[in-house]
Amino acid sequence: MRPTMEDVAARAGVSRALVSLVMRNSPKVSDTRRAAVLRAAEELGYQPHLMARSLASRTSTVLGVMVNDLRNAFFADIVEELDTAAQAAGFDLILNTGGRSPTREWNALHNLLSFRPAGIVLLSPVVPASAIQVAAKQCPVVLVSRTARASTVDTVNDDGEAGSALAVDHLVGLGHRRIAHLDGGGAAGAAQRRRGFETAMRGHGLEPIVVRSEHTDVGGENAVRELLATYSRPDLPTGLVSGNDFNAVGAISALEEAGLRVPEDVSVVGYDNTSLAALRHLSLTTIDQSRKDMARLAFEALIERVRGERTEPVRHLLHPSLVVRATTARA
Amino acid sequence: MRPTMEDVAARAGVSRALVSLVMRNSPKVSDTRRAAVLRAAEELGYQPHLMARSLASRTSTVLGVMVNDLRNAFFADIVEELDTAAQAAGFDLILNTGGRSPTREWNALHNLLSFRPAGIVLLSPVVPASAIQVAAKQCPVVLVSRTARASTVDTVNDDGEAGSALAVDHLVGLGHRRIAHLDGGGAAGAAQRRRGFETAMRGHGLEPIVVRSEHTDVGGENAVRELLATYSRPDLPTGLVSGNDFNAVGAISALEEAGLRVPEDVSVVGYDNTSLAALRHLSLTTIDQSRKDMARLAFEALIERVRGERTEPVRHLLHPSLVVRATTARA
DNA sequence: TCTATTGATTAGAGCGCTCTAATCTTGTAG
DNA sequence: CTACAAGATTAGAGCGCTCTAATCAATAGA
Repeated sequence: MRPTMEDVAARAGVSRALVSLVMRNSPKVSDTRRAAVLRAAEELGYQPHLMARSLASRTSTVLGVMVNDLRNAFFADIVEELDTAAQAAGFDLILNTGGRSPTREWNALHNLLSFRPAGIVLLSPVVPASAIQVAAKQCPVVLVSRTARASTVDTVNDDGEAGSALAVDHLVGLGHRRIAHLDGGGAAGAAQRRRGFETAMRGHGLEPIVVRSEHTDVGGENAVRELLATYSRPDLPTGLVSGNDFNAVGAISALEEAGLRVPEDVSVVGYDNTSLAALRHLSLTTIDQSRKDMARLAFEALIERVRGERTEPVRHLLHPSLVVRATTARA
Repeated sequence: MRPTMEDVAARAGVSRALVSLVMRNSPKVSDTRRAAVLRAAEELGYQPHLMARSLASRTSTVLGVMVNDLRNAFFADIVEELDTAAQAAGFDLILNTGGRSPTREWNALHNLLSFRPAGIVLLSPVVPASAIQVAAKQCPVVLVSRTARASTVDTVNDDGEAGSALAVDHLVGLGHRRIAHLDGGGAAGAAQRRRGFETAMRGHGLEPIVVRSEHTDVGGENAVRELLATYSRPDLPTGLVSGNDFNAVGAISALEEAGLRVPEDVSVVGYDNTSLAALRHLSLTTIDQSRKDMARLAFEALIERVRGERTEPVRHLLHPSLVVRATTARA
């Protein structure tokens, strides 16, 4: 059996309560006793039982994180960042994945809640708003990459409209006039990116071209094929704003397959600045929504609620930035 | 305050113990009472407190997972798989990252242990063997992508030697004779991959060429530059076996930059079959070490120990497979 | 010398649950 | 009817810790 506080107390010749104080490094313990307790603990290999502590103190150092899809590097980055912040603040992360399915996600969320965490971060959840409400009744909840009206939850989102505008401005600045958007369909945030694209184009007095696509490389390929079939060469858009990086990579493939060079013939802009985009082989110009900032803001918002420092909701809308690499050039 | 078992018991007009039985769906409860309890629980929105349960039952449904680097899609895949398996078996995952630093990882491990998990999975840990020993003393431990001598821990590894041999055989079968290996340096498993390469080459009566590199795309680029500087064109290796996919992508970049076409002039094989390799744009021929199987075996091994069904160590060595795509062709 | 006063220590209840052993119901056989 | 087994229910202790309130020791002030 693992040693308990009782064992340490006995060995150090003090009471259990004193050991408890030492373990929480309370200042009201004499140096002599503290040393004795620490030595006894060391000798026994004692380690406090987090769950017992949590139960007794009626506080939790556990933060639940629900990840829509861990395989998506975007979320992996956020989780890493969240973990660093949590570690530093003395919290522990419990992770769960919803596997993109509302049912599975709801289960996962339920599971998370049964730990009575101090708070929960939901990364791009797909459960209905009502489920989020239920969770919010139990502990502070922060939503990342998903909006909410409820005043009990905070949100951290990327300004997708601004991001698309950034891409359009960049291309227009390079002299492009015929620019198409490869839309993300029903994916999270896709609607805003499309809207931003359209608005920005009209702002430049240009006609927005939108091709329905998906946030995958195959989606990008298909969308480009569709473009190639629709437009004759001279009318073909010279600039492409993809819904995300994967889509952009697929688009580039299809373009090259058709004998068009990137960026000489067609410029392509991605979205998300995944590690993929940074790969020298691709060197994709893309829009960066600072995951680091998103994670940090989400964590801060959560901790504020956990500490009870704030009750009004907070709505972070991060301004994305343009990362120029090698897939865009003058028209 | 969240409702407790006591509240449910009161509302249903039964004892706390009966509620406990219902919650653990014990068969020894009459249908009438069960229904009454469930209804009361429903009405109160009661949810069992996992930590209290764990404390009282002296059992844990928590499995700790220590991830070397979440950003690495390889681990993300394994975690997803592990999560699915755990969910199905009624366990919950607690996650922690070591951020590739032994110190941070040791902290993370410590943290994991303070939850008194039922078991722990370490994904490619970098802490010293002694640290793993310490952990193994507290609960069952399974190592993935790391070997161990200790009889208290199980291991699941990819047979790196066999994987490299697969790559070599493939290239030799395509008529290549001058083949170089871009070595992963000190990365996990790199030594075995190198060894496998050398053995396989000698087995074919060929002289192994090994270039020291890294498991990154920049590493691959540099290694190819080194090759280009060392060999005159006609003597240049026509086949490359990279330490991993990232490295292969970098190598391809450098080759194309130097005016060499892949696979017409040089064939390249990666390792790991990451989602990157599957990208149509790259279509990298690579070695697949089934993450699904690795995760499954790791989980099974862990659960067996948790259930006390086995005490002798188990050493899984998975046989990788070759995935032929578009970066390899006849010499 | 005696009482405050401060600081260090501890007893003991209790967090929400499980588990064993005891108690209470039934149904059935004698 | 009584006795008893089998099934259903519950009392109560305890998991490892925290926390409040009480106790104890030591110093200072009068």
